[in-house]
Amino acid sequence: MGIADQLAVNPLFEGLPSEHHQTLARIAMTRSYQKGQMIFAEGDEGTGFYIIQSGRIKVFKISPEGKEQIFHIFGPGESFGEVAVFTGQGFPAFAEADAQSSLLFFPRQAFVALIRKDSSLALNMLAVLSRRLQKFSALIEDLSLKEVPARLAAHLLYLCEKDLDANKISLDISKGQLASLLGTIPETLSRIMSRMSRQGLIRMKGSHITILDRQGLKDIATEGKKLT
Amino acid sequence: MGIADQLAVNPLFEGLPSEHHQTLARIAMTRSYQKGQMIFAEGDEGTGFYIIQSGRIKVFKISPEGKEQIFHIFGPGESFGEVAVFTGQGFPAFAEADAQSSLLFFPRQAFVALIRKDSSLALNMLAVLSRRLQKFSALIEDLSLKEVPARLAAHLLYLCEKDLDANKISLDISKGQLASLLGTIPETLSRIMSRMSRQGLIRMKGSHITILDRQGLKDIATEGKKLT
DNA sequence: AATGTGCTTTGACTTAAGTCAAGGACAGTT
DNA sequence: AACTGTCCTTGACTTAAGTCAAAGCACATT
Repeated sequence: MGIADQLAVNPLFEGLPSEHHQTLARIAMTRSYQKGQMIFAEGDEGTGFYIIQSGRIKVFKISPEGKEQIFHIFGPGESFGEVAVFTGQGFPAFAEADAQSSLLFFPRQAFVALIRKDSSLALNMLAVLSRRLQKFSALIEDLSLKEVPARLAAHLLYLCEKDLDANKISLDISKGQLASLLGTIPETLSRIMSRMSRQGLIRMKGSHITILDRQGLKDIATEGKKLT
Repeated sequence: MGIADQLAVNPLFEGLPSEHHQTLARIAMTRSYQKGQMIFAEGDEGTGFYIIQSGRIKVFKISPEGKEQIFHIFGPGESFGEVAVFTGQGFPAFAEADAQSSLLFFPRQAFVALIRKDSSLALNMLAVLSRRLQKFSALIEDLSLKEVPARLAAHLLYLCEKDLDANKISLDISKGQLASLLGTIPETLSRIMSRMSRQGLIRMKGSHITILDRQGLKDIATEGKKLT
């Protein structure tokens, strides 16, 4: 499948006339990254943004003490780094390949020129950024208003909806990374997961989790219900 | 000054041809709110967005236990509620007038139609949302990676840069609200402020704060330096 | 099968920050 | 000046979650 065809099914570009997909394919550059390789650092000049063809990208920040907060883990079809394109300032976070990844890079100037010409593209981009803003709102809400068990419960329910695989979840990231995504540390996550197991809310087998009591998790996620 | 002239100096609309300012002025509706009056609730359908003419608007979320996290306090010239316009979903948070306020309301359909026609408007909107995303990133970073003294120190330095009034800050919001903005509670904020006073970092007199040791605050805000 | 390396779990302890409850301070009103 | 309500501060206590350290597992490699 050519690049233009990939772009045609991307939320950012869907609904655009296909000659625009051609144009976009022409300005895009393919870049490959090894697992662990850095794509950009916080503060780097935002010369363009990326779409993931394959692999997985982690966007995060680091505290002076070295603790990391993962903002998002992006997979194929998703884009990142757009913010810097429109603010004209540097990237606001770090991005690193979490697995061998292949990315499409869209240089800033060329992309802005295209957006100027095609307002549908602009509206798609507005939708993507707005949705991200919503996600961030949810994360802020969770971090400041909820405790770790609630965040974990919400995340598990989210995963299981996404995979819609009945009640079985298989984590595709390490538990350490999940901890960072939830704004906590591995030890705390581990303890809370075993509490949940003990209470019969979930069953855990390595990276395989089964949800046993969906309502119980919901109560912890949304009501102020406590985990004993 | 007419509405069109106000719009011309707004970051969202600057650089647009003045006939567009006229059009925008025509689709905008003026709405007034009393202090404490709700503008929209989380989940309400996003039928449009707002620009503040005068007054102050608080955007926030509430936990099941009633604790509130303020996301942002917006003042004259700033806009809010845009996200729902582009996601098509409901508003992701609550908005309430923090003082008697006069707002301009832009209905969704009319505004999207306009954006479709004028790509400069789209780019301005992208810039506004991108900057908000950056702010949110910073807030997430603070909430998960820093403790309250660091957040407070950073906020004080930010206020004093904004007002650029040497080292004097006068809080225009209550300390309770500041606490919520920093993701904590009034008691904790109060204790930390008095610790900062005792250490000679700031002087406090009601809602008047003087920064005595800028470097000391910076160390607490960015380095992992502790407040004894 | 044995070794090693990198997760994950568990335990004992510390600490930041929240809760609850009681006073103070202050501004506006009568 | 006394009153009232609101906001702010302080103290004693509780608790969630982080730190440090030691096993335990699991998987890949030799």
